[in-house]
Amino acid sequence: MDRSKPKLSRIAETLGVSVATVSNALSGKGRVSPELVERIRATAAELGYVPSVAGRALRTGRSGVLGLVLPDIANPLFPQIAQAIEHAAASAGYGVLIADSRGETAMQTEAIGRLIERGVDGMVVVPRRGTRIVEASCPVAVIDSPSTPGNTVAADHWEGGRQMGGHLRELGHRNVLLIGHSPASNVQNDRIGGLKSGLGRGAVTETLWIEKLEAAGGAGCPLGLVEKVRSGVTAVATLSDLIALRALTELQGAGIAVPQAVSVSGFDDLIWSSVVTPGLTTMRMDMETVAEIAVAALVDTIEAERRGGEEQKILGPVSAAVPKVPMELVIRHSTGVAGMGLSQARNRTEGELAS
Amino acid sequence: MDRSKPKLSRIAETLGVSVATVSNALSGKGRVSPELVERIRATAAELGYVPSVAGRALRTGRSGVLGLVLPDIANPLFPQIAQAIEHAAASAGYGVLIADSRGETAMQTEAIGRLIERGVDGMVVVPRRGTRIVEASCPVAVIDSPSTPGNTVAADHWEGGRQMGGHLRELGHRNVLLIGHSPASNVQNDRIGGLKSGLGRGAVTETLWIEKLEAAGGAGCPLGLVEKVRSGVTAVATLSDLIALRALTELQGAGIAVPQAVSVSGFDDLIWSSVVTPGLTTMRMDMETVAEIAVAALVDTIEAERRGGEEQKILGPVSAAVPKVPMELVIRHSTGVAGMGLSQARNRTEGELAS
DNA sequence: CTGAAAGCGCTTACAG
DNA sequence: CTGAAAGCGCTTACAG
Repeated sequence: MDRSKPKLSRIAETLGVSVATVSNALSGKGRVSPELVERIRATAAELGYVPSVAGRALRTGRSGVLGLVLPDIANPLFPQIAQAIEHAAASAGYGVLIADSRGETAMQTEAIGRLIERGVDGMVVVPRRGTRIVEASCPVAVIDSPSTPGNTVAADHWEGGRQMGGHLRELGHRNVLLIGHSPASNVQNDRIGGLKSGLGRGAVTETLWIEKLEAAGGAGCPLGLVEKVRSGVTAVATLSDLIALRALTELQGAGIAVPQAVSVSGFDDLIWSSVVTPGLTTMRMDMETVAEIAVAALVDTIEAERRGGEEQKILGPVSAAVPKVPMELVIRHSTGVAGMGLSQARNRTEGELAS
Repeated sequence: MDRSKPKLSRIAETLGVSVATVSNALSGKGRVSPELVERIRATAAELGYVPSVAGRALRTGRSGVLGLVLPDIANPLFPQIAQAIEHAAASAGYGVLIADSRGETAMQTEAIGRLIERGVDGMVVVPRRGTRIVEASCPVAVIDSPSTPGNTVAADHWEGGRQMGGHLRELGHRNVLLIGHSPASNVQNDRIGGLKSGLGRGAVTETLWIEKLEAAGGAGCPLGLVEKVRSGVTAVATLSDLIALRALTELQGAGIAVPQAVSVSGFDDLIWSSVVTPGLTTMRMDMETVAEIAVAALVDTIEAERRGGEEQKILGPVSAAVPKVPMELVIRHSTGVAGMGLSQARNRTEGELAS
């Protein structure tokens, strides 16, 4: 009994038909009689036939694999991105090859090169400031702030900021401290812009950039939040849950009650946001949708290339008309301004937190 | 001018030699004269030759790709694992295809199937309780607690627990609360066993399982740590940084000073452990080494299969003699028992925290 | 040291 | 509706 991996020709021999017919039957392409299709399907299943991707790839020129290029897998947002892309790609029948540049811009080019060598049909790139993607000889979808020109798909970070700002304004916050990591980030600038807009004219804001604080105070230095709160800040709106966590524990560690004395909010709904006390109010981006759009655009371009030959080669896969994917406000604690005698001040904490 | 992707035959034509010679020269296999090798190398580079993985895969039967099977990408430990595996695989000349089963055990089989269809040469599996990996028709390396029998590579979780327990004992802690997620986890049981051993006979311990607490109190329910501390617990040793974070904020939120009144420790050195106040003392596993061992074992088996033919087919890649990879204690705050009048009680907090 | 030839497993016009 | 044949790009014995 032949125990080797069954191939197309074995099915053909078993049934006494040609490999062409088997191929056509299995792919549903050629006109094969329904009965034959059925018999071929049955024996293929019986033999445990698994098509050879190598054979198919060599013949068709497509690998059926998409590359996912990440500036740094250690980035806490990565799991969401990877999961969403993997899911969208698998649904579209593609595999996902990962390439990590471990935080170094220079390695990104190299990582992209590795993917090209592996014959990916297209790739999703999560860029870092300074990334150049000219070198890609395949369709590319970029996930980033829409401020970036080109073939980009992104959540609407500005609108997310505006919603968060509006939420804080409604709760009565008029003196808000904004904390971001780096002013060089388009995403963070969008969020800041939205936050200020949402808070409105009546609010006083100050912006802290961790990058700058740490340049002076060293990595992990205190953010000096206690004094800010003492001097009147009632809400700390951070641009990422990681910063929110840092702020939360710095405040709590100094004996300042959150959310009773000051409110802390973040962005991204990272895993720990729901397990800390109090749960962090945050802004979740719809990564599923972002991933679906990116993968669909890639697949469309790949298909078009296949049909259209060399014609529309390295055009970006995402048209300029791509809608910005909305974000969703996740309220885990929401506290009105304390001690200001405002009648509309509210103070409630969500009881049920997801684990 | 021909702009299409150059292949082996184009180099051969350009130089007026045979494709066999070009192939041999580029791979360094056959005996080709040094000068010819040099010329071939040069024109290959000049033409921007990139070998076709499909052609090679079809011919050799190897895809040059390893699969990484994860129970849930959302798991906070995933970035470390993925980064380490990607790095080890890339160094060995392999690509990494990811497969996520999104937390559902049933999907793991399906995910493994997708990888097989894609022709991976081997795979690294991070199992979930209940995972069966019999279905794999390629070499498999499993990353898990060494308690699991089979072809496993893992950090020495028990020893890590013992070190952490010893650390706490030296600081004078004699009444320690242990918190894990689920008693069904081998890894967690190893860590618990090590912790108890490290704390020694003189210590009183109680173990809390979050899974059980939440079955009664609902997801995200308070852990009741305040009472534990009031009744004499001086250290909370958790089995993961995620739990440590939950404990830390629950205590701080209730006005209990950490680490002055109670010490909190974790496991895994997840990203936020260094940014919270106080920084979490934790146990880091050497994922780089775990990944290197797993990938090396896989590659060895793949190579052996190639040479030895069908002989030692689906043997596990990891011999029984694999050393357990050590863990490393990361001390970010370490506080002796407060208010117990012990002369050896220490109280210091690390100043420098990595961001 | 170099080359001619076969073949990995598939798909795709094309002919019947 | 079905089949014979070519060819995707590479590597590997084998012959010279």
